[in-house]
Order: sequence, then C-alpha cells, then structure tokens
Amino acid sequence: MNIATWNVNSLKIRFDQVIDFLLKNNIDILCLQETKIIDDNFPHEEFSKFGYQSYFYGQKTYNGVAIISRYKAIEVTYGIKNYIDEQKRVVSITVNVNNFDLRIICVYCPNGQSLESDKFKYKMEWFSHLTTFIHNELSNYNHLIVLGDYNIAPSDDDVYDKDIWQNTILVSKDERKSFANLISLGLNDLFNKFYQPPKSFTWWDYRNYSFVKNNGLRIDHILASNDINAICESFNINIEMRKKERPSDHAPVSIRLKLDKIS
DNA sequence: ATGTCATTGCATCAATGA
Repeated sequence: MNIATWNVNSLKIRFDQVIDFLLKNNIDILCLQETKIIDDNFPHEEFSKFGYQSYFYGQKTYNGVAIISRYKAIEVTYGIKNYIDEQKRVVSITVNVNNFDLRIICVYCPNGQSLESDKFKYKMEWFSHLTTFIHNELSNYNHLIVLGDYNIAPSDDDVYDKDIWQNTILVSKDERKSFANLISLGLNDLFNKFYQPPKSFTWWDYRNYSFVKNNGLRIDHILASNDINAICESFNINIEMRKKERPSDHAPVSIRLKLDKIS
C-alpha cells in the first residue's frame, strides 16, 4: 500500500500532475494541502473516473486540504476536534484494510510568517491544539498516520544552510520544541527509518534558482504510530515532480506499507 | 535583488500570502 502527501499549491493548476503522480506511483491514498479550492468546485468526479474517492475541506484563495483514496472512508473528520478554526487545514479519514482500521490525518500547519508576527502566535496555538487532537486520536487508533506540510524543519540537517536558517520562522526553537513534543506522543518520523542522503528536502522556494541549487528545507513529514512504523518498508521524496514544468514548490513524499504484516 | 507563483478584485496590474 502506497500513501503520500503533497502540498500542491493550487489543485486547479496542478490537477493533471496529481493524476500523473497517483497513477505512475500506484498511490492508494494521497493527502493534499493548499488545494485553494472551495468544496463546490472540488473535482471529485474527475478523481472518481480514475478510481479514487475524495474527501475535501476547502476555502477560497487560501489553505484547503483533501484526501484522495482508493479505499472508501468509513469515517471522515473535518478540522481539529474541539478547536474552532476558520482556516481549513485538517481533514481525517478512517479506512478499513485487512480488517484493521487505518486512520489518516492530513495536516497543513500555518506558516507563521515571522517570529514577531501575530501569525506566529496563531501557528503555536494551532500546533498546541493539533497536539491535543493527535494525543486523543492515538488513544483511539493504533494504526495512525499524521502527514502533511508542517512548515517546520525539525533539525539543522533539514535546512540547506544552518547559518541562514537560524532563529527564523520554520526553524525556531519554539517550533522545533512543538514538533518534538508531537513526536513524543508516540509517533515516528518515517524519514528517519531509512537511510537518506544528506540534504534531502521537500520544499524549495520558487525564487533564486533554489531548486537547481538544492537550497531547500524538509518541512513535509509523514509521522506514524509504532504499529505503522513496524510495517513501513520504504520512504521516498518524489523529487521528479519538482522538476516538471510549472511545478508546485513542494515535492510529494510517500511511503510503502507492507499490509500483510499489519497486526 | 523583495529575484516566483497563485489568487483575487475589478483588471489589464497591485496587493497578499507563501
């Protein structure tokens, strides 16, 4: 089973690339962020032509998340439970595979803009509510994956230049502490399960020839409970999608699970 | 280089967010 996450920066612009990615990589479940499309305009019929169900939570202009799945959801949750947020950043589904419930939580964390910004306060508050939500979800689901654009580079290894990326948004102590705290609930960053080449990133700024210089950050993550960690057999950053004409500024990130080993 | 890209409003570009 192949599961992926991708900040597409407008589903309208990137729809054909999404289909291409799904089919070429035999993706079963794909989490999307920054769909930037209202629910009335979501192309669920187009996805269904390719055999996928869509679960979406969008708004005008900004944010917007969706899960594209070959498995029909037996449960869908919109947003973070017990947190009123007008920004559409989280959608979750439960699917039943081999008689096990698999919980998929698609997240688009706030960017925060700068450490002095009110948006940074929102980012930290939002992350705290996310952490409470995941804590609760982990007590209900043994097979759980939280994946998406976290807008946090967890360590200095996750930035192309640690002197430039120091005490700024996306790398600050507070953000890294929040991320580590989320992990400590009982999650595994699946990136760390396998050997990865140095300077592996998932996002490159559109400006300054960042991609050709590999001036990137690793801010898109797939976090999973121990039971999922145990059956994960590969982790990949699908960098080829970033090389395409008119790409998203993020590359998709994907994992493969060995379902016959699920327990 | 604050160097790109996508969206919106009311526009044939400026403002905004990332």
